[in-house]
Amino acid sequence: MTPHSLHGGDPSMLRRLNSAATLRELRDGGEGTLSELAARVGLSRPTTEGVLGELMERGLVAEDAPRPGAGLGRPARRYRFRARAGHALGVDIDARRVRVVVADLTGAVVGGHVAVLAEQAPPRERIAAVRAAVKAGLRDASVERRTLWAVAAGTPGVVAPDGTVTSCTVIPGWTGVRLARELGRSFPCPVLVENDANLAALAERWRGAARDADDVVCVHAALHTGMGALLGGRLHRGRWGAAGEIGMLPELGLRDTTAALVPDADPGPLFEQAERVLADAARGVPAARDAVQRLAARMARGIAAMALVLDPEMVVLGGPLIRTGDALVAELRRRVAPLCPSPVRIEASELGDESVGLGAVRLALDRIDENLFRLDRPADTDSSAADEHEAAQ
Amino acid sequence: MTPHSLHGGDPSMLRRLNSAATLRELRDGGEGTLSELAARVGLSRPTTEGVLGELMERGLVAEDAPRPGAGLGRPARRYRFRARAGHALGVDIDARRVRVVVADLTGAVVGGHVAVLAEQAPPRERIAAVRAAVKAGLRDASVERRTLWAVAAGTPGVVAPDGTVTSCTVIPGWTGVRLARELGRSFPCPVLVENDANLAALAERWRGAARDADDVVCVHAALHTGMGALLGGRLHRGRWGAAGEIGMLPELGLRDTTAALVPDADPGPLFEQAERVLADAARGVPAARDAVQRLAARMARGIAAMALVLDPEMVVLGGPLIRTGDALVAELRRRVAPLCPSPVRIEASELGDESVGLGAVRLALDRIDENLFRLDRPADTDSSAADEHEAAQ
DNA sequence: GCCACTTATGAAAGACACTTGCATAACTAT
DNA sequence: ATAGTTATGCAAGTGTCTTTCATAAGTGGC
Repeated sequence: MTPHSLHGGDPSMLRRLNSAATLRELRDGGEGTLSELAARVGLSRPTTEGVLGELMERGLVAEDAPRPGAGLGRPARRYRFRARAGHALGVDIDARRVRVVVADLTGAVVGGHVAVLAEQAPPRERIAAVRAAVKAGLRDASVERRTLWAVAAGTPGVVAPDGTVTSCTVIPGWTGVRLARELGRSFPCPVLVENDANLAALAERWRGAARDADDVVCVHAALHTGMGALLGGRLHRGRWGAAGEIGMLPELGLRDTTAALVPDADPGPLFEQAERVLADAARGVPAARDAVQRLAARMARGIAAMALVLDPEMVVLGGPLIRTGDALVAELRRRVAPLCPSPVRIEASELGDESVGLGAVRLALDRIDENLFRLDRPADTDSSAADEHEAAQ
Repeated sequence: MTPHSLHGGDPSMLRRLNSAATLRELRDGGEGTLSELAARVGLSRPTTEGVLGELMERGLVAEDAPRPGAGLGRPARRYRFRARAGHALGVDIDARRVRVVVADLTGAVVGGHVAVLAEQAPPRERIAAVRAAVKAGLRDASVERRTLWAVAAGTPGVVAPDGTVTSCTVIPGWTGVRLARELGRSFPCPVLVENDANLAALAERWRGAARDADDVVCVHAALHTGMGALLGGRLHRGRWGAAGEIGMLPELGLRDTTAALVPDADPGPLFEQAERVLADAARGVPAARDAVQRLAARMARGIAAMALVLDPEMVVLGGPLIRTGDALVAELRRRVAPLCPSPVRIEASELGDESVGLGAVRLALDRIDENLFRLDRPADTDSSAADEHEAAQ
């Protein structure tokens, strides 16, 4: 890694820079006429014209039909970002389902698929299910595989930088699976793997309860409670990808949250029992309400510890155990506040069980942006050459 | 704040870019001849020549005498970064002393001063002491005030983004002091204020035990234990500048660390008594060793909580209570490891009580770099115009 | 002390990108 | 149909970078 990436540049670097600026403006600021775009980007009209010509050749920009009658004078040609030039694919893998989300380059969801599978399914079967779900998702979205520019997958557990699941307690046999490498074979583009709580955090900041917050902690309450942190708007992974594994410290009450809700569980599937307790609590069943109270008391300390360490703008509660308006959220709010000197907003997820899949899409889009707006060499919009396997970042 | 700072650029932006790259290479990679520099930066020789001419006009680069006899052929002109073109000043304010560190633009310390003052000194007196110490430090370094390009000050307590001390328990009357504004009047350049533990973290990564680590937590053990975190190489402050105030949560054992060491304290100054206990423990006095053990047991949980939340590359222990090789460090290492699933390096500070002052210098230098290498407008090397008051970031 | 060799310098020519300015094209309104 | 308005296309001019070549200033051998 070079200590300073700013090497000298030819005149052609100027073009790359202006090209990137124009493309970004067109994507984020919406379509427009040549003169409008020139003004918005801060370039002259002839330059903008040249840049747009290049971008059209690369297939990233398309020309719309002019609109006669839109005003005085000669109608202007209109240009727009070709959102369907490429696609991002997000996968959410957990113990019981596989969810695939397909989005275009602006992040608009264009299709997807959900597949259910047995909690006890071995890794080989689970990965096969992912491949099948991807196929179904692509068909649903009418997207060809070769237009995929990046893929990201979320999984419970600790994910190493190379995309290996270092440890995972909730999916049998999942520890040690080289997920990025396994999935990489199926795609002609980079494949990223990331912890599910981290992806949920990305999603909540993108389109959920934490829109535009810079420092966000997302608590993903499920069988095992994980945490994802966005600090300064960027995902914090930690040295070993293990950031947020605060569930390990017993004092902080985030371990085995589901089990805590159902202390005297039947041998059957734990999760359904936990959901039943939450439903009972909502209906006012005293025993169930007590159980929720106990859980809130335990979790509050863990959340407070995180809030004290990070001083985030807000904490988003997500995962299967949280439902909007649930008593658990109110209870946590009440118990965490007195433990923290600075005010922390605590909100329930707005995305429900789509958060991880959406977060995966966001991560894939970030990877695409990295390539699309890089300045050191002309970005390739041709994914066929790539055969990368990598974890996030 | 603009959503995307990349606006279009003239040809002149290319020059600014290459100018910045050359300056950076000259500073970080050391002096060299014209051709060497051209090769290092990746530019042609004539371009490099032009850029160096500009940089010399701005006073940032100087020409050395050629060295005859250094090799075959015509001796090349040599260029070097003018480290003394400007200076950074760091201030470390705590309950009992004021420390001033003066450094040149490469970060080399060129002078400083330490002043002692009463713990009970009121804010007005303390700020006067800072001004006097600055004066003495500048004289010691033979640096004129107008060559200061940035100043940073560290203080215990929570510091708001505008440089106000929001809360501070260890310096009487310090809460509410608008430190950045007060100090700003004395300097013709930006004045930043930052929490002392945060600055210690910066220093340890710069020149201390955490060199080149990207994710570092620095525990500053003093009357009140604070924490500074560098995540992804950047300071993490939190929404209210309160990140790391984990001492608030009693379970985590980082509150009133000094008091814990001296449970049955005399009414006199607490700090000396704590230091005596540590010295006794080093000499093997049983009661003192027990006290250290108790303290270690308490702190270990707080440190483990931070390690679990952040998964840092390493934890650096600093502050007056830590001395290199002290039993406290070994004891903490032994107790934290079993609580953390991923291995965490725990090291004692290499900088001792200079860490905060050095960190302040680093912060000031970062502020200088921001201005020196900005691309949207030609950087001003003339500080006389500025009258900024600001907090860090 | 002179000559060949080596390396740096300085100036000129060419390429690339951006800007300004003007004549022309296309559409609306009267 | 004509005037007014806005967009377009082309040309001229400027700034920056690169390549190339003749020249300057040293070293080492004879």
